[in-house]
Amino acid sequence: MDATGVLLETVAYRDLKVVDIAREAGTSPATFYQYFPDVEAAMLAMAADLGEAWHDDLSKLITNRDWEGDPDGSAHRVADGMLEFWTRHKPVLRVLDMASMEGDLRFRDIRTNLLAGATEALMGLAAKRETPGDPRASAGVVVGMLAHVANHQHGLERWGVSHDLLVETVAGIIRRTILGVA
Amino acid sequence: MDATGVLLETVAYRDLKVVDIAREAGTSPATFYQYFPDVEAAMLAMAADLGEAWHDDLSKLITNRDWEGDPDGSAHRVADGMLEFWTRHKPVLRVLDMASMEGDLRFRDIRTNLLAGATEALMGLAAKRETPGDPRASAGVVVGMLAHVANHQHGLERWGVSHDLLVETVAGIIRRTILGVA
DNA sequence: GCCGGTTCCTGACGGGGTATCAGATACGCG
DNA sequence: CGCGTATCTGATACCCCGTCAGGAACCGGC
Repeated sequence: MDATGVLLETVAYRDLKVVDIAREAGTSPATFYQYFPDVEAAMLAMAADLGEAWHDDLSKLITNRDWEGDPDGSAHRVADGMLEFWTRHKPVLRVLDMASMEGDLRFRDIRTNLLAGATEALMGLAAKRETPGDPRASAGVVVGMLAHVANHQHGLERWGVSHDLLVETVAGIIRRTILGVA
Repeated sequence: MDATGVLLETVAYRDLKVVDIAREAGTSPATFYQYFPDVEAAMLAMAADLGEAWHDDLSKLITNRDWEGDPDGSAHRVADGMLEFWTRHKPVLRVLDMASMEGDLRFRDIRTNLLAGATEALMGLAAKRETPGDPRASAGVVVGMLAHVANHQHGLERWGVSHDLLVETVAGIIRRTILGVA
């Protein structure tokens, strides 16, 4: 799994072969097949591990904030923290997103569960604030936006939007959509 | 290319083989290689075609609106139209997104160009309205959000957010982020 | 120290996809 | 009809997949 993660930093998921993973790990392909039936299964295991480990921390990123006293700073922290989390685990999260897009239910369930903590925390926040619009839909779309921005961060920067500006813009959307503050 | 599009409806990009495309098209693999060096090249051609054809229509989706007289309805139309466009061309756009995420510059340039019409139209709108925040960043993030929501539409519906509610939520974010209207 | 059991690893191999090329087939035109 | 051109394909070498039988390392009991 470590070797898979390393390779995914530089190789497209489509081109990730069992032979390469085995070589990277210093073993033979046959050894790989003792642990996983195929590359997809290894990815599934990595994604599940990540989901397990980060479900809580991700929701704490939202609940451990002073939303009443400092809504602006809180939204900022959430945006920044989310982007940072995504950047740190980019390879796995990218595959998780791709497989979800393609309709794979196993990956989608893991993705839903991984984001559930954060999404529900935002949902509760929106409900308490009596923000106009459906809390569930708002929270879901905002979390999706965060994920998308994180995934395409490099592209947006290349297009002329700096990291800081991105965080600020996303924070503004969180503020207006979830908190109902201009 | 038609055969490739058909297969992508049901097969994951990772599992798309030249043999299958050839079979679907009623020819031999050797014939495929007379037109494209590999599957990726075929996808690139399909994406380029789509970009060429839809750049204008996508920006017209935004500019052909009465933003002054009916901002709410306009935002609604844009959200709905974008989702509809994405759904119609889902297979190609999904691959375009995935390759962009993985940092492939050729795909990213096509994606940027495809979305440029819509993004610039939104940018102009935000600038004219003197909405708080950077117009470029706001437009980029909003278009990204639209793309993401379209890609994960099925997942969000499965999670309990109906299509109509989704359109409404997205329209609200467009309104508040680009137009500066509560 | 030896031994049997258990766990882990790997060389070898059939099956199938990739990518190439020489040769076959179809087509347009004088 | 005959010739040049464009298009297609069977055959082929190569590589990756996935499996199995057999080998190496470890470990507790005697």
